[in-house]
Amino acid sequence: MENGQEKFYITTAIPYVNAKPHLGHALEFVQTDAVARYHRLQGRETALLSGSDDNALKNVQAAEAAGMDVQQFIDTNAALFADLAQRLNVQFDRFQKGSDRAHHYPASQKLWELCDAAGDIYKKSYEGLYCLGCETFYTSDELNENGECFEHPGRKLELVSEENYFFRLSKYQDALIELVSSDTLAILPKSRKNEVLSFLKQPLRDISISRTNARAKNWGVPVPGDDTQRMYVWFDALNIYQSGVGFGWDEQQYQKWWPADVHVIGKGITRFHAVYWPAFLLSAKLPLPKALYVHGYITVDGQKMSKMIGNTIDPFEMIEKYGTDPVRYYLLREIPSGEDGDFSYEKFVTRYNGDLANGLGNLVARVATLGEKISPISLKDVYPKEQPQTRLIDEAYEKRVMGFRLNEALEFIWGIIGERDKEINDRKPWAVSDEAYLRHIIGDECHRIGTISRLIAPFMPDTARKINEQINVGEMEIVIKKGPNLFPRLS
RNA sequence: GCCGGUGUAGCUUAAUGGUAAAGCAGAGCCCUCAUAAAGCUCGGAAGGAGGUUCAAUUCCUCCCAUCGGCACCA
Repeated sequence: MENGQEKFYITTAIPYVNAKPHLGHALEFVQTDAVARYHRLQGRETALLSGSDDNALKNVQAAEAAGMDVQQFIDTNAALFADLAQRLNVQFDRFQKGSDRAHHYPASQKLWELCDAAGDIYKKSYEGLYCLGCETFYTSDELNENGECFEHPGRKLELVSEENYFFRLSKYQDALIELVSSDTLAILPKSRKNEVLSFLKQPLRDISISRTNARAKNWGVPVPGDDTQRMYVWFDALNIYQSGVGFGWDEQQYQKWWPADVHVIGKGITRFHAVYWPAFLLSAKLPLPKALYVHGYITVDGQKMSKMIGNTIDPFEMIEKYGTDPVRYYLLREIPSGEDGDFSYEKFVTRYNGDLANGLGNLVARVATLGEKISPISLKDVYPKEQPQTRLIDEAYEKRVMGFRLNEALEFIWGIIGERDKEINDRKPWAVSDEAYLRHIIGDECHRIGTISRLIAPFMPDTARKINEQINVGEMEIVIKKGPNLFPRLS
């Protein structure tokens, strides 16, 4: 990845849009966007794809419960996800819907046909315990002690069998072990990779990849050549990563973007991405994604977010109240990338006041005030011109971003902010009478703030822009004009 | 039940087979360019029991606690 000619294709997971987006979606969007922006700023042509998993049975059930037409229901919810992204300043270059009949349907049917041509799809009878309330099959360990599902206690499950198409997952076991253990398909963090490998140690069973029309309620992508069955949602949902960049409908575009460089996903869907998805692609003889970044879940005050407890956090409200960049910052800094993290208003305010107001905001304010009086500063007055640390800083930063340790990247940047505050105290520019020396000191500090601004740009793009408006490090000179506080303290 | 991880200061985390580091919170000092901001100083920590070793927070065993994974919800 040393030249600027390469492309970078990254995706969020494809949420099923049976409800409004929550804070966890915001986390995933922001993490993905930060990585995408990093690569874009490195000069790579970058595409960030998201989408909506429209074909899940839960969508159909939720639409029925809401008394709405399914398409209308999912379109309404999908719009909320797109809106959340926009408010988070997350730039989706593509938003591929699973219900897109013009692009996604043919793409998924093509994938099916390729797997079929490889001899990996066959018909078999599936038998399982079916809950009429959930309209879902359950395995016995998913049930309570009475053998009933948790959603509908007191209701007996029925033993139902139906004919489905199956995919020969078992055939790809060895290939998958090799791909994952060699990092050909890299999985970060390492704990997730180990989990996948431990799953792959056990014999893989073939998986059902279709549903009868009745069970699918005539919703979803039709199975090619069999109008009695629809694709099981995972078979087509994963394929959104391909259908969004032309697979099955624009070969040139597809060739340009596929394979994906990174899929960013939540820990709950690791297996689908680390096992099923590469197996489908191997079967279809298509290139595989290069990496999976797996993030965790957000708790609220240490508890699982749940509607029952009533502790859900509405990301829209957070953004409305505190602004986009503070929310981005909290999610990226406080939640360890790749692990679970906690949200509380108390922690939010602590982070905001400590890091943003007293840290970054205050540093910019003090330098802007000191520098405004002597602006502009010619870069010739700032010596030494070369800053040997810059390279070390960039390397340390890159290592963290590339390793999907975004929280550590920010921690690292804040270490630099702390150093600058200390250095300014030591240099005492407010007491310096030698004009040339003062220009040097302030110019130097501005230059370093320019570096900080550059480093935070993927994480807080708007803040980076605002800093550059106050302290603009140009080719020839630095222009300083104090502006409003970046982050007014919260009481 | 099986497999794996984790347990370090009040809180969140770090490094390390040889004096345990940082941020936040607390106490004190100090500066005044800045958002009653910054800086400095201080106090305070290895779940329990064994073992290997000259030396264990680090490696091993067991116990306790806790978290995660274990295929048709997505």
